Parts: sequence; C-alpha cells; structure tokens
Amino acid sequence: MEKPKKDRLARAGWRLGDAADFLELSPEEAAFIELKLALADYLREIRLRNEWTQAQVARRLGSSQSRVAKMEAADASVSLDLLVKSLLMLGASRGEVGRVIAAAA
Amino acid sequence: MEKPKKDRLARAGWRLGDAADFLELSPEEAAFIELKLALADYLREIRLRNEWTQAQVARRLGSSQSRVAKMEAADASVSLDLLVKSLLMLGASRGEVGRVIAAAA
DNA sequence: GGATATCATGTCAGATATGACATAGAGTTT
DNA sequence: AAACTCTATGTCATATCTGACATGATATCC
Repeated sequence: MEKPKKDRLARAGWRLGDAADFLELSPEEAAFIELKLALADYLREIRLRNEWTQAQVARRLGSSQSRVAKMEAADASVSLDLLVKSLLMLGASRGEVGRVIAAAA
Repeated sequence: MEKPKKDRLARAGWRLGDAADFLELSPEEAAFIELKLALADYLREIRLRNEWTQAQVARRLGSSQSRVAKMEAADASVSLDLLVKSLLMLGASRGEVGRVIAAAA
C-alpha cells in the first residue's frame, strides 16, 4: 500500500493495534475500507463541484460540519449507511453510488 | 410500487407511521431501501448458489442464524455496513457489490 | 496582526445496530 | 404424528454510530 493512503487511513482512526501494519488487513477488510474511501472522495467531489462549504452540506443533510468533515475523511466513526444516504440526499443516483463502489482503486 | 415489494418492506419493519403509504417515501429514501433489498437478495443468491444454510453462513460471518435471516429480509435493523461486509466475506468482490447496487430495480 | 471563513479533530449523551437466545412456522423423513 | 431441519421473528444487553459542541489549524482579507 502506498504511503499517502496509509497515512490517510491512520489519520482516519483505522489504527488496528499498536504497530499495526495495514498489510495485516484481510482482503475483505481492505476492500471495505477502500470502498468507503471512494465514497468519501465522491462526497467531497460533489460538494466542491457545487461550491458548497461543509457547513452548507451539513445543513442540507440535517447534520453538523464536523460530521461532514469526518465523512469526507472516511473516519472510522462514519458508517456506510451515513455515506450512502448522504450521497443520495445530495443528488447522487443509485447508479452513481454503485459505480463509485465498483470502480477499481 | 408493486404489492409484493410493499408487503416485503412492511414485514421487514419499514413501517413509517400507522397508515404510512410507501408512496410517502422521498426518492432518496426509496432508493436507499431498494439498494438494501438488492444487496439482501444477492446475499441469499450467494448462499443458495453455494448450497449453504443460514446457520452455515452465520458461522462463516461470526454471527447468528437469526441475523442472517434478517439480512436476507433487508430488515430495518440491518445496516448497509453489515450487508456489504458480509457479502465481501462470502467472496463477493467490490466490483460485484457495486454492480448490484447500481443495477436498476 | 486582528478579524473572518473554512476545514479538522476530540469528546460525549442519546440513538441505533449487533450477536445471541428463545421460539414459532413450514417442510421432510420415518 | 413425532423427530428433525431449516428459516422467520421478537427481545435484549452491549457495542457502535450520530449530531452537536468546543477547540485547533490554516488561509485570506483588511
């Protein structure tokens, strides 16, 4: 795994034990996390494309700026449910969500 | 919405008020629920394709037969996280999951 | 360099999901 | 019809997520 992605995961709270090397992730765990990262990136993309601030997105979603920040960071405290529901509420279609998930890393 | 799907949702705990007609769902809510139903169906498909019982699947997932039943029913108490993680653990690829989600109803 | 705007991160009470268990329904075998 | 197998549904203690708030960090403007 490349260094930048690894650092990003570490920042996002994906610490898996002290000296946890991310290579210890099972393939399914890795796929799940990368899937979340892809959705998080897409959320940010939609926000920037529309020139919204995180606070504005939060208002639309009935949430808070901090949670939007965590969503975009694919924080460990953010569920797939929240990510997908948010994307749909921001106008993404089911097909779009599926394609983002299916897209190769 | 067709009657069978409506009944299925009602059974799965998606009651939204007493006389709730599912037509009152917002488009995003409807899309989210249908997306879950598609994943639930796919989970069952994988199980049957491999000729596993729900109890066998539960053992693989480190869960219980009852939760597998609820997953296949797209019960309201089942998260997207659980569905997706379970599919990946049963051998589905990220691409497969994405395609199931993207697939039109 | 103070004021303002935007995004990041830590914390927490309340809400929601989870695995487990009990039990019911439905089909098969003997 | 009893015994057995598989699936469905209700409940619950515990675990995890959520929105909110406070506070940092960084950049821009005056």
